[in-house]
Amino acid sequence: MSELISGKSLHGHLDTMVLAVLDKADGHGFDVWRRLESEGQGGLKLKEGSLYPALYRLEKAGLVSARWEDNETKRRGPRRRIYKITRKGKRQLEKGREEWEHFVNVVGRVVGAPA
Amino acid sequence: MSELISGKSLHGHLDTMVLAVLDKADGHGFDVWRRLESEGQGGLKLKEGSLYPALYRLEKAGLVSARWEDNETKRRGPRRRIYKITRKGKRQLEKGREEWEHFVNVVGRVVGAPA
DNA sequence: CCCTATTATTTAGAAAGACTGGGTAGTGTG
DNA sequence: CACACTACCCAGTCTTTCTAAATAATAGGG
Repeated sequence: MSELISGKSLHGHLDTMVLAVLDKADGHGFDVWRRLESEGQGGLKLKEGSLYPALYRLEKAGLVSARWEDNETKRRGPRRRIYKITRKGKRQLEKGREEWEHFVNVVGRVVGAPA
Repeated sequence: MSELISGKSLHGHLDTMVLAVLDKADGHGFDVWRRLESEGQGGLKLKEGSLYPALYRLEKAGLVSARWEDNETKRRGPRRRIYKITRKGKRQLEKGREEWEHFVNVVGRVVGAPA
């Protein structure tokens, strides 16, 4: 009966999650969104309105690069923007993973076990 | 070399941490602050300007109750406001702990291990 | 050939939570 | 009496996410 993860509790960890997803393979925004949802095994509830700004943020910070895909293949929809993690992004991802571990340890220690 | 936990990454988990601390023993704001810092074993960096609003939030939500301490004992400083977790707060703490577990599982799965 | 469903991107505005950087107050100690 | 120490309080700001759309492009059905 756990609530879906969204909003406040996600704060600041989304960027690392996006980098982790893009580290496995390049992808466009919608793709990243679907992969986040599937890797989160349904426990993650993310809005496009949160994801795209996150991608812009990462691009602006030089952690991912982006290019427009040539729409040669026959498919529906507008041109897609393909994101790729940069070397700087990979370093940040490592740092983000360390921060995540640290965060889990410290907060977990305070929150503690149920009685 | 982990960064101290503060700001964005804390978002939404502070309330549960405060409830967890108050579940062990009642305490005034400054006390809660010191106990958070000590239980976080130096890994936590929290400002009073963040803690007190959190306490008001919890009080307003009926998760903690507060009373002014009679300043009988000889000590320095102004009157202290003693916070105590309520029954509703205890239920919320349990829920918060479940949410924390869930959060760690889901985000951890996405963030994954360093290669 | 239009209409709709699907895929994908974009954005404006609001809300929430924590931060910065102070200030106020009371009392023991030198 | 000045000062350090303890404790509390607050205004304004920043960042991140959410809400709630609009827009774009095309395949496929009728």
